Amino acid sequence: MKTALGEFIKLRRRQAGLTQEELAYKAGVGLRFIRDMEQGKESLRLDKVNQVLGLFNHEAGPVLKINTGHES
Amino acid sequence: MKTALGEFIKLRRRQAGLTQEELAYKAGVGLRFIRDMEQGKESLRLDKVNQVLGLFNHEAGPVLKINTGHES
DNA sequence: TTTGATTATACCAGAAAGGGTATAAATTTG
DNA sequence: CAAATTTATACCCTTTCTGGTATAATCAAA
Repeated sequence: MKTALGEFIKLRRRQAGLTQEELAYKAGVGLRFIRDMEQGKESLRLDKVNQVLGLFNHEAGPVLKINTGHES
Repeated sequence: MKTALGEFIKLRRRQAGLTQEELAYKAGVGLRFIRDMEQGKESLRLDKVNQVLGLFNHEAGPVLKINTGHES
């Protein structure tokens, strides 16, 4: 699966020139967590997600859903 | 603690005239989860959070952190 | 205040996430 | 292509979240 949060982190991490391992260390989470997150795992824990987002001055918040429009 | 997600849900739920129990049922999560979320629990599971936000056409996404400015 | 409804807190059991490690696959570099 | 780095997948163990139930506290209405 592909999630907004996962894509966001993958992009920002690369822009920062970090490996998953380095990001994990900086964020204080396990390497496996970064992997799961970037790959779009849905059932992550919110506090861990926020630990990672915090490195980029972001946090998880409510955003309007895009019209996932099964375009005709 | 107070979180953006918790406050958002509490507000929207009340605007919709729903009890925590009704919201829990509609979202397909336990009542305890709604309580925890509205009270700002940090370590919720993201998929459950999204189940709830989905009822209001929202989802958890990366948002810029407000300058939590320890105002001088 | 009294009653009824809603919300908060505590305990238990089951399920699953997170971390670590090992290995495989993929990507990059020379 | 070969070597090295980075990323992906699988297994085990510990931790803890979630849901359910019960009870207390809070709030609203009469």
